[in-house]
Amino acid sequence: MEENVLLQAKKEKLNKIISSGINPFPNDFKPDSRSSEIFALYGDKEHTFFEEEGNVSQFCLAGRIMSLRNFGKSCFAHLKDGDGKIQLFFQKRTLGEKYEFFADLIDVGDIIGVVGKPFKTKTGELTLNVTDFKLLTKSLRPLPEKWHGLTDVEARYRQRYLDLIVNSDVSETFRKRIRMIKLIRKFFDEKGFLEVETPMMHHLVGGATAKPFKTHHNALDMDLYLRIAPELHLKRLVVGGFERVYEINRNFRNEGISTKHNPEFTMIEFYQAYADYKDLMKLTEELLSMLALEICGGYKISYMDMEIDFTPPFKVMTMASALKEIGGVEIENFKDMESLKNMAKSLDIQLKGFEGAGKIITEIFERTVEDKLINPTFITEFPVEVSPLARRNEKNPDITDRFELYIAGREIANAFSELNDPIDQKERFLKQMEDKEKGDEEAGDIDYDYIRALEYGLPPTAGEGIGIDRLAMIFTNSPSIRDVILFPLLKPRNEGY
RNA sequence: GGGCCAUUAGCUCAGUUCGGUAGAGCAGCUGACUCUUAAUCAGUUGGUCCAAGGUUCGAAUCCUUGAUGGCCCA
Repeated sequence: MEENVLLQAKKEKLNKIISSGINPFPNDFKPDSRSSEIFALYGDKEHTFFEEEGNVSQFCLAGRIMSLRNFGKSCFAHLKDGDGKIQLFFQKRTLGEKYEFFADLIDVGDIIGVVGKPFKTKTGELTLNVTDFKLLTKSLRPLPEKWHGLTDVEARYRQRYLDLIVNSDVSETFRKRIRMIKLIRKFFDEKGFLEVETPMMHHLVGGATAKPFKTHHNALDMDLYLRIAPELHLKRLVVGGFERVYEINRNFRNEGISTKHNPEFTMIEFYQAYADYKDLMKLTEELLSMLALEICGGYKISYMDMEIDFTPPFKVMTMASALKEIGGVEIENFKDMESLKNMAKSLDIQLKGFEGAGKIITEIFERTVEDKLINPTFITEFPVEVSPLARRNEKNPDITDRFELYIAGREIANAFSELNDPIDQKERFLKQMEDKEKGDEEAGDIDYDYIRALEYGLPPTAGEGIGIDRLAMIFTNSPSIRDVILFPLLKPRNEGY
């Protein structure tokens, strides 16, 4: 980028600072407090409190100057530090010669350390009366406009650091996301789950239906895939005796980008031995209602123009009843391929030819029901064909003991009682291979080692995956997944940044 | 993949209808000012109008292609 006047002006100041013998980038200032602590101690105190000798102590803060209001011989500023903002008051009377240095060479955007005692201004704002200060980092670029901030979404995503500096709601959103993940960890830790890490690079595609990213290991001269799900490794751990495990980490899917899809996204997957999918419904209700309470302050929350109620228990519907009652789709015989294909056609669903009844039914469900499920709703009885790793229902072998949880018209979680019959599992893998040969790019590979693990014996187990980003969107009222991912994927600009 | 929209100063935006010297606010710079908080007042600097090509005496503006982003659909 070309040097502009604004950068030049700041560099001139930088040079003046250096030539006066001051290091513009020192690292020997240690703040002893944060603005939020000063507010906690003095926020509710009256003016008179500050006038009494000995009532207030001296504090040492560091942060970025966000605004300056200069009156010649005194100056107000706002300092933004780790979790808040506080006004600073600089006076020539107090600072003497150093005041000139401040007025001449310190700008909005600079990072400084300050020492001073709090007081309240005429307007009642808690303010630090600065008795000494030190420049800690000279900023060379101007911050975005103080009133409108940075609103250009592209710039906000590309320069998230700037977005975080100037848009306090953005910072708040990510703090909520971080807290949410912490609460999820605590929830599972307290239930005796072990947090584990499994490979991100797989030599087989499995654990979900999605197109993978391909990469290559040079020394082994071997193609690898970024994982689309950790499922098969986590269940291997259950075979190994880790009866309760979870992993919170990234999955990678080589598909389109939208307000609901980022190529890399964060999931929690967890597995519990001696539990079935119904146990996981209870656990999911407990988890999500707790999160609503902790993050949003209540079970009923607003998301965009929707009201969502997380009060347990959540609604439960079978896929067939949801199709009938919500989608208004009457399917008489779920095995009648002809009428299913006609139904799909009338809904403008494009079939590629390899789909069986189960896939078509699921497509019809996604088209007619999904976006109408606003309050948390468990949909059960998914077809076997779209559930290659789920346990068959004992009464109806065409469906599985599985649910997906929908909130705000989106799939948030997917869970099932695990298929632990190695013979059935092998047959399902073989069916996947057939689909792959017929052109299903999302079909997985046969994982013979996983079948071998099942042959040693996977205890009866239930497992679930929950999309962390989508959950964060709902709990932070964010319209796009990019608003809850710090650095969403963007194409690079020609300039390289 | 398709449709619509956007891209102008560091930032937020006018200007495009109907082609005729590139505009404002904030930020910056110079000066004034010791309780302001979008501080105020006076003056002032700053432009690859996303890129390339075309039409034209003349293009930020019209046309074509491309880039990036947004929204919607698939």
